[in-house]
Amino acid sequence: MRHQKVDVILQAAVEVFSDQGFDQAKMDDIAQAAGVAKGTIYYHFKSKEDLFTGLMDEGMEKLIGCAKRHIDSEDSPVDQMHGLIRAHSQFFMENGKLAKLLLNEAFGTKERQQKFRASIREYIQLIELLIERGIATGDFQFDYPSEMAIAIFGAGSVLVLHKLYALEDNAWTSEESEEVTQMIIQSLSQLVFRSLLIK
Amino acid sequence: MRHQKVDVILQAAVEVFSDQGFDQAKMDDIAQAAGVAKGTIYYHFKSKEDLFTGLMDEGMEKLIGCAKRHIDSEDSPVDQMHGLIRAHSQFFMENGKLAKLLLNEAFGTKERQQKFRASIREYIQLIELLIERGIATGDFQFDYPSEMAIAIFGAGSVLVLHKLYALEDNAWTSEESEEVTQMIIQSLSQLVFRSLLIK
Amino acid sequence: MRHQKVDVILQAAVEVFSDQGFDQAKMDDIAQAAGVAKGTIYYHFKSKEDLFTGLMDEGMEKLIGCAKRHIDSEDSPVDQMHGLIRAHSQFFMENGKLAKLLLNEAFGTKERQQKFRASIREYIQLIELLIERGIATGDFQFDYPSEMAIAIFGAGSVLVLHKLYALEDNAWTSEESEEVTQMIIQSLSQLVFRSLLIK
Amino acid sequence: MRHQKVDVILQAAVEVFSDQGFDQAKMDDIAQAAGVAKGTIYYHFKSKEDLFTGLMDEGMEKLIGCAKRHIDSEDSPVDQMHGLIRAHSQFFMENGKLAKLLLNEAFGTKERQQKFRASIREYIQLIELLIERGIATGDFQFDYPSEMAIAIFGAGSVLVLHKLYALEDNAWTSEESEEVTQMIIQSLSQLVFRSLLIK
DNA sequence: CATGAATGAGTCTTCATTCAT
DNA sequence: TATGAATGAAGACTCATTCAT
Repeated sequence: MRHQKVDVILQAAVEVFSDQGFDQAKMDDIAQAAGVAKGTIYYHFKSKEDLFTGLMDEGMEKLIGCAKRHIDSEDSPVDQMHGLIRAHSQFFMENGKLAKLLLNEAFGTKERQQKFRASIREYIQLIELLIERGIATGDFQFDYPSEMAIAIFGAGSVLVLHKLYALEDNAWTSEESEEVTQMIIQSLSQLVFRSLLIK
Repeated sequence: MRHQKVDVILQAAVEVFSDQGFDQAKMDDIAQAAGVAKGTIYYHFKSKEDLFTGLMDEGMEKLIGCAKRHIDSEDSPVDQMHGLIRAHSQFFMENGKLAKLLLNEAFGTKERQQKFRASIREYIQLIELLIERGIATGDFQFDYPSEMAIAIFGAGSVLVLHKLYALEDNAWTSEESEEVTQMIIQSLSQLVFRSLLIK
Repeated sequence: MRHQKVDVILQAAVEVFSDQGFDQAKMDDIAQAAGVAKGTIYYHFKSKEDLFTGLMDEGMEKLIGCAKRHIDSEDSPVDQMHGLIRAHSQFFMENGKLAKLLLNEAFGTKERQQKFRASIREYIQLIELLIERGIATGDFQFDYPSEMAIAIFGAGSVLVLHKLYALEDNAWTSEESEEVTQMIIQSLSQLVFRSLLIK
Repeated sequence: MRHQKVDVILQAAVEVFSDQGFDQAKMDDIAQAAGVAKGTIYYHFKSKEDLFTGLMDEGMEKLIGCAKRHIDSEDSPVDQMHGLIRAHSQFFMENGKLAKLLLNEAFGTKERQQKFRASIREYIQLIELLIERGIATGDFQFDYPSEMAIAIFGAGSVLVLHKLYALEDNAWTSEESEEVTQMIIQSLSQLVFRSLLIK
C-alpha cells in the first residue's frame, strides 16, 4: 500500500497543478496544500517534473481503464460508442481537477508532453478501433477513422473543459452538475450519431 | 503604419511563444529571434504579458474576420457551415504557429487566459448563431446549440492541432500539407453533416 | 570493543569521504555504503563533522604511531629518516583511501581543518625533531629545520597522492603498486639525502 | 578590454573561494564582496563552476607564464632551477589568495579538478624538463625525473601554503613577509641542491 | 529610438539532522 | 539499538524588467 503522505501530496498536486498549470504551480503551494514540508515532497518524488508526470500517467491510466470497462460492457459498436461517450463525460465531470490537468497539458510542444502524448494516443486509438469495428459491421460510415477519432476526442474534451470552467465560476450543486453531464452526453451523442442535418 | 521593428518582434514572438508556450518562452529568446536587443521589446511593449496578449488578440481577430468572410459569402446555413469549416481548417493550417499559440493557450485557468477567452467565446458564438439560424430555417436539428458549437469548435481545433504536430515531426511538402487540410475539412464535414451512422 | 556497526560505518565513511571530499559526501551515501539506515549513523556519531573528525584523528594517530615505530627501531638520525620515509610511503600507499582523505583535507582554511592541523603539526614536528637531532649529531646540515620538515612532508605527501590518483585511474596489480612504493621511497631518499647535484 | 564589473567579480571570487573553498563559498558572498547583485555574476558567468574554473585557469596561466619567464632568463639548468624556485615562491607569496585557491583544490578526486589537473601537470612538466636537461648536461643526477619533479612541486607548494596560513593568523608586515619568502627560497634551494647530508 | 548590462525577487532542489516507532 | 520518513534552512540559478547611455 502506498504511503499515506504520498496520497496527500498527490491530491494536493492535482489541485494546484490543475489550478495553475505546470509552470505556474509552485512546489511551495503544493507542500502547503498538502500540509507537509517541501522536503517531504522531494523525499517521495524526484522532481516537480516527476510528480507531474506521475499524476498524468495515473490519470490517463484511470481514464483508459474506465473507458475500456464501459466499452467492454456493451456488444454492438453503436452501444460501445455510447458507452465511451458516457465514460468520457462522466469520468471528466466527476474528476474535474484531473480533467483540467490532463486536457490543459494535452496540447503543447514541450518535451514534457511528448511522453504524455503516448497515453493520449492510446486513448484515441481506443476510439479509432471502435470506429473501425463499426465500419466493419456496417454500422458506421466514415472515410477517415483516425481523423474521426481525434475529432470526437476533441469535441468531447473541449466541451467538458468548457463546462468545467463554467461550473467553477458559478459554484453549482451536484444535481446541476449531473444535469450538465447529461447534456454533454446527449450533445456528443447527437453530434456523433445524428449529426446536425435533418435526414 | 506600424513601426518595422514591431513587426519583426511580433513575428519572432509568435515563433517563440508557439514553440515554448507562454511560461517557457523567454524574452531573451524572442529578442534574439527578432534580432533586436531585449530593451527594444520593452520600448514597444509594456510587458511579456502585453506582447502575448497583443498577439492573441490580433490572431483571434484575424481568425474571426476570416470566418466571417467565409460565412458571409454563402447564403444557406448549410453552405455557411461548410464555409466556416473550410475557413477554420485552412486558416489554422496556413498559420500553423499562430494556431498552436491560440489553441495551446485556449485551455487553462490562469487569469492571462480569461481575457483571451472572450475572443474565443466570440468565435464560438459565430458557430452558435449559425446553428441557430439553421434550426430556424429547418435545416438543422439539435437540442443544445451552444454545446454543439463548442463541440464543433473542439473537434476542429484538436484535429487541426494534432495534424500540425504530426506535420512538425515529419517535415511535409506543401502539397501534402494541402492534402491534409482537405482531409480535415472532409472529416469535419462528415462529422457535422453526416454523422457516423449510416442512415 | 567498539560496536560492530560503528566499524562498518567508519569504513564506509572513509570510502565516501575519500572519494567525494567532506563537502560533497552525503550522509545518505555513507549510510548506503555501510548498509545501515541514516539514523543509525546519528545514533553513533553526533554529526557529519564528528564522524569526519573521528576519522581524521584516528587516521593521523595511526600514521604517527607507525612513523614513531619506524623511527624508534633505528638508531642514527640518517637511518631514522630513512625509516620515516619508508613509513610514510608505505602507510599511505597501503591505506590509499585514508591517504586521500588526510591529504585532501590537509590543505584548507576552514575551521574543520583547524583542529586537524594540530595532528599534522605533531607529525611534522616528528620530522623536525629528527632533523634537529641530525644536526646535533653532525650528520645533517640545514639552516631552517622547521621549514625543511614541512618541505619534506610536502614532497612525500604530494608524491604519494599523485601516484594514488594514477593508480586509481589505471587499476594496477599489487606488485606494480609495491614497485611504485619502492620508487617513491627511493625518490624521496635521493631528494633528502643526495640532492640533485652531483657532488 | 574586459568589462570592469567582470574584474570586480573575479577579484571578489578569488577572495571568497580562497577563504571558503569551492563548496563552502556562496554566490551571495561573492556578489556582496564584489558589490554587485547576484544576477550580475550570472550575467557574466555561466555558473559557479564556470566562475571557479575561469579563476583557476587564469591563475595557472599566470603561474606558468611567470615560471617560464624566470627559467628563460637563465642559461644553465642549475640557474634555471634556482629561477623556478624563486618564481614559484615569490609568485605564490605575492598572490596569497590565488595560491590558496590553487593549492587547496590541487588535491581532490572530483571531476571539477580533473580539468584543472591538466594545468598542474603542465607546470610539473616544466620542472621535469628542467631536471632532464640538467641530467643531460651532467649537472644533475637522479633516477626518476618525473617523480622528482612532483616531489619538488609538493615541497614548494606545501611549504608556501603553510607559511601563508601562518601569515594569515598573525598579520605580518610586508618586510616580514619578504623575509619569509627568502627563507622559503633558501630552504627549497638547500633541499634541492645541497640535501640534508653533509658531504 | 535602441541598447544590453545590471538587478533581485522568486523557485527548484539538496541534505544534515531529528524523532516517533 | 535501529530505522527511515519528515523537516526546513540554505543555496544555486532564472528571468522579467529597468535604466543609463
